[in-house]
Amino acid sequence: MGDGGYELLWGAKTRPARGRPPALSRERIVAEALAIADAEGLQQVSMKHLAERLGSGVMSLYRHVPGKDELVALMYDATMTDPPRLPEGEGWRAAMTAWALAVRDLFHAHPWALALATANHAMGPGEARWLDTALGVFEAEGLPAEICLAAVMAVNGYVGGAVRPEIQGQDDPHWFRFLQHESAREDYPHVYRLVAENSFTVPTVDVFGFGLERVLDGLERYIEDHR
Amino acid sequence: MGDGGYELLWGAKTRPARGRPPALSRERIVAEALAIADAEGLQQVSMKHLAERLGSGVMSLYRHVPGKDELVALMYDATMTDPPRLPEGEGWRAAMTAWALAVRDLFHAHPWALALATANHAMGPGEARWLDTALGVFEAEGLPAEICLAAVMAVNGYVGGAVRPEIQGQDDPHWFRFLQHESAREDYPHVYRLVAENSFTVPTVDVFGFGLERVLDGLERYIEDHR
DNA sequence: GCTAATTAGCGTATCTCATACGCACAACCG
DNA sequence: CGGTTGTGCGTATGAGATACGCTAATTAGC
Repeated sequence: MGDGGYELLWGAKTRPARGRPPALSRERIVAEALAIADAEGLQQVSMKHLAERLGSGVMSLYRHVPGKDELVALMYDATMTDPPRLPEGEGWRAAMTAWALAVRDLFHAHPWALALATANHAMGPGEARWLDTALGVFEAEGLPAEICLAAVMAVNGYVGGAVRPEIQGQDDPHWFRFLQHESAREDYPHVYRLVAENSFTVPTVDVFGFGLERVLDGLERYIEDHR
Repeated sequence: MGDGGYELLWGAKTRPARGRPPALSRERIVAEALAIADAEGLQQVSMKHLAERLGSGVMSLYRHVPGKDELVALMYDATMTDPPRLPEGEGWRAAMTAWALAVRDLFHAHPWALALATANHAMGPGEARWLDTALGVFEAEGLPAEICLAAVMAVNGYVGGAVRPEIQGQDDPHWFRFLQHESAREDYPHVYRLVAENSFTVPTVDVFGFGLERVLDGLERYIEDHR
């Protein structure tokens, strides 16, 4: 490749009128792979398993997808087919809150996608549309383009990072188990206090929402100062 | 396992006084694996390659590490051996800025670690120490423990998300290539404008720093309101 | 020292995967 | 109805992780 998957994600799909008509399609393959990943985890997505589900031979898949890595890239972008609908006329803050929650929902629906979000890949049509939607919110406030990008990055960055513990918490009750060590009290005094107050196991604060509000507060201050 | 790698990361390392003395050690293995990942990427870390570098047989590694997945977990935690030194007496904001930049430096030094940061794993001693350091900063401000966690999450989340494009930009010049498409102007009007103003290719704004300041602004407002 | 116990090093075999190659088949064109 | 073109897919290959079990190097106790 060398183009970071660009051709794959954006290449035109002209249907040849000649030759044997395809029984498979890239869409069907990606959709089925997505279903496997959602249900059994990304690790269970193998070409063999995928082919079985599709009722086809393993090598048939390669007629529609260059390889596994590229398939994964397509899967990732496929999670973002339709962009989120944002409330209009209620201001940028309401819009960005909705956007952030939509991104969060996305990662909850496809936990495997979170690790890919921070991995190297070219941007596909889906991700581009989501980005465009968010950029539009800040652009409507009259901010310079570069600031818009930075603002979206701030929100998007926060969401990605904050969603991790949420997803993790479900199937990993060992996060804070190390505090049972004798040395924990001295080595990690602050984490220790946190758990001692039981605030982690029984959260009374919407951690995600709290952080999001702070990020938006920070952006609000900037926007007001520069209006 | 089933313990999310807990035993692996936190288990005591008692040296038996009997038996053949080990030529390898978990530390040496992890350190070498880290060196490979930094130099050639995580994908190049194979048990074979690693054994060759260490001048040992492949299966010898398994005497010190349960398996590949666990090795990667150890590698990740090993990137965070020494916690960052934060300025003292200059306030929480200076401290957290230093912390955030230290996290950022970490990911720049070990780009492969970014994808792992958002993956599922138990927290190791290194990560715990970094977390503790950051928690301490907010705790010193007299905030309740739960708010401290949310605040750290906000900063950490932002950093993780914002670092990605920085790392990616280095070896992927195709990020915004899709804008050459004819339909780009209509489909992605805001991204289009962003690039049209050339603000992406030649950034005049410190995108990372801008977002960080906004996040800290938001936290500042909260801290002041609740003092 | 000698022997048994203990633990590390590691060769071999196996299993899982991704994937290159090439043949056979189906549809369309003339 | 043969040629063209693109698809379906069986087989072979090679990389990678790792279970098993033998061998080697120590030390504890006699």
